[in-house]
Amino acid sequence: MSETEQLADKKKAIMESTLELIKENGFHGTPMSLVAKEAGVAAGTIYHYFESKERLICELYSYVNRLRIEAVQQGDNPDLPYTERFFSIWLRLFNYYRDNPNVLQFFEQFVNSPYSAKNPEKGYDAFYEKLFRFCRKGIEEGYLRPANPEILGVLAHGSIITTAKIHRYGKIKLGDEELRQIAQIMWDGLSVR
Amino acid sequence: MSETEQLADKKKAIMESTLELIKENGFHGTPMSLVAKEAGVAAGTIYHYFESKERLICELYSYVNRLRIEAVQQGDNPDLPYTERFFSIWLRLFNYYRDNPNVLQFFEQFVNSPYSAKNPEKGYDAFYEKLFRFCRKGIEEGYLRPANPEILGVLAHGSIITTAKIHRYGKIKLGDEELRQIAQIMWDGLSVR
DNA sequence: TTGCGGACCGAATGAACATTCAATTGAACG
DNA sequence: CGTTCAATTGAATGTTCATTCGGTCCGCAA
Repeated sequence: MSETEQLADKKKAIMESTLELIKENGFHGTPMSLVAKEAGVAAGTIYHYFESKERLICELYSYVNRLRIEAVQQGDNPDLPYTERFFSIWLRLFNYYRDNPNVLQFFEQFVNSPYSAKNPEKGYDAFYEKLFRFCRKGIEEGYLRPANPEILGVLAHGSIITTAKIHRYGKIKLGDEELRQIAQIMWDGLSVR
Repeated sequence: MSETEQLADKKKAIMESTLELIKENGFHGTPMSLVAKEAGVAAGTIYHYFESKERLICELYSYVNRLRIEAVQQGDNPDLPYTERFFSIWLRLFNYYRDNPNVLQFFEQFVNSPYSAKNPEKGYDAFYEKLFRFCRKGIEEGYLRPANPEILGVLAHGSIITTAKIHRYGKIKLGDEELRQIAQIMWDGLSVR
């Protein structure tokens, strides 16, 4: 293990710990001292990698967003029929949120926090760009309703988030049957008749 | 103005100020001292009405939730055809979130916070009960897909929240046309073909 | 008039926390 | 070895805040 890899490891450990702790305690309730302890570093070390708590959280957002994009692209085949691709992507994203509840929780907290407003990201981030492109393609090829592709994209993604939250809440059973049903509902709504 | 009404006024003022400040600054970033100043009372007065900040926020949740229910029921006519009722309720709820962005923001922050987990509400709250009942009725009468009404309800509500967030974000134009379109998408997905 | 009690005030308290920094380590290189 | 410098440490600092509490005010009943 090289020097630089070890450094990367520490930075990564800090971010992973933050992610984990925020899931459990929220933005408040996760002091830097706790992050440090969980990551196995000293409090001061965090400030070697991140200017401030705010920067840490914003960088964490970019980091996790990259992971999310990978999760979607992983196994996506642009040559598949559009309909199949829709269901496949829908399910893959859902699975990602289900299997990474701390990511889901972090995103939801972040976008509704003041950090988000301050985040100096330009325009839409890469995730939504890809999502919108996929919807635009669907419209052009006559699969999806002729509508603003950004609206269709956000709606579809919203249904995934909602479903993941249903799962997390745990009161409603979500088997393969139900998941397929939900994806079908969205497809039936978004596609041309 | 009677004595007791004045008292109620102060309590209400505290809750309204909290709602407003949380929209702007989040749960963190809204010290009790600021709440007090905005509400025009002394810091200590808050503790006359609320045991702690946590209780204040949880009571605020119940309070706002009641307002939300009223907003939906206001103008709902159970004798209307089901389809019309669906669109009417969808739009009314959307309008409520659009016109009360602080409520939207508060809900979103609350449900993703540790406060929510600690909140000693029994089962589902009244809002979701009513929502589910409406969906169950739709299924029984053959308008909605035969599926878990709770799933349908949460999905429909999710689409409203998503749409309200689109509006708040402000990057995508949402005219009457688009709103009707979105509600139609959800109706087409949720209803039997 | 007096006394009671609840509403209200706001300065004071103490704890929690983000951030700093002087000191230590250890790897790389001459 | 000696020097350098980045990485790392963790105790100390200063601030911010939730909460407390001794006291004031005022309506009301005795």
